[in-house]
Amino acid sequence: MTQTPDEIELSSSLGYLLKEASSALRAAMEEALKPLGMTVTHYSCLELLAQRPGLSNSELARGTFVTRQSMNVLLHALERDGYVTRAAHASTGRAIPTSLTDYGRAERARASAAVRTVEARMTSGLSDSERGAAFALLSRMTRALT
Amino acid sequence: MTQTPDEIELSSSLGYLLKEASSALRAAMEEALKPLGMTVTHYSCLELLAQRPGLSNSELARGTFVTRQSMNVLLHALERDGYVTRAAHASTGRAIPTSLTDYGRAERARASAAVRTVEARMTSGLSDSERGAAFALLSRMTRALT
DNA sequence: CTGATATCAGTAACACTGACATAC
DNA sequence: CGTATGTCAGTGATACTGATATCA
Repeated sequence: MTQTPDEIELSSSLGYLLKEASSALRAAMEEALKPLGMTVTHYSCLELLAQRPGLSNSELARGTFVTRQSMNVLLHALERDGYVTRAAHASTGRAIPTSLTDYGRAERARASAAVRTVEARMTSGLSDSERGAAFALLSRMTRALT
Repeated sequence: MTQTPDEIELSSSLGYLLKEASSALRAAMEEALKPLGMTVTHYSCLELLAQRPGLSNSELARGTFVTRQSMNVLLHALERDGYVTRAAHASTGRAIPTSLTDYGRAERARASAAVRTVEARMTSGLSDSERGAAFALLSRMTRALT
């Protein structure tokens, strides 16, 4: 053993915990979304469009942490399956605004509900004030990272 | 628009925030680990082995949220590349205990350092007590999910 | 027999990099 | 010209499901 207990203790303080939380959450979300035939990126895109209608392909890519090429593939699939509509032509530049269809909005609502069950499970042991604190801290931490 | 502002507000309360945090963190970690030629799952496995030496393939799979088949592939790659060693035969049952090599321990330390820079960036705007609160809350939330 | 494990094999979904055209 | 965007094409790494064998 060249590794001292202190070094291990230090490294496992937050770095691994963050990773574990991230993986656990992603796995739980994937499981919750699977019955709806949706992936996390899929859901992520719909949620982003619900909050900010009219986003372009590149903007959606940045918002979901994938390349614009990957988002392009997803977006065409979403359009083909009736989740979203895209303007025929860009009004200015090359950016084509995208919007949810009624079907897309309904599916987003179903997916949100599924994700909320994960959230409920995750925060089941927390008081209301703790929930609020978690929300605020998580929000600040995410903002600091992007 | 069939979507009322209230519904959007509600849905974006924590469900999407959690997903965003998860994605942002994962992306940041991947970027930090890339120069080391490591993926998040890769690192995850090394970290888990550092904390709990002797875990079997199936136990590692559960701890990193992948199937044991996927972990099997990764584990053989890690063994081939000198990160870990596995006992030639199982002492009991079929479970083969896995341990980090000196090289594996050194690489894990480098990876941990890289992840700590992400953590530092993420918590740069937080006070010490807030950091502690974030750690405690995150820990409880993760535990509730697994 | 049942359950857990390891592992081989095949597949499939996914996101990536590269390249090119277009628009400001 | 430089930058941002959309899109096509190819590739690669990843994890998955299915199946088989071993062992308590």
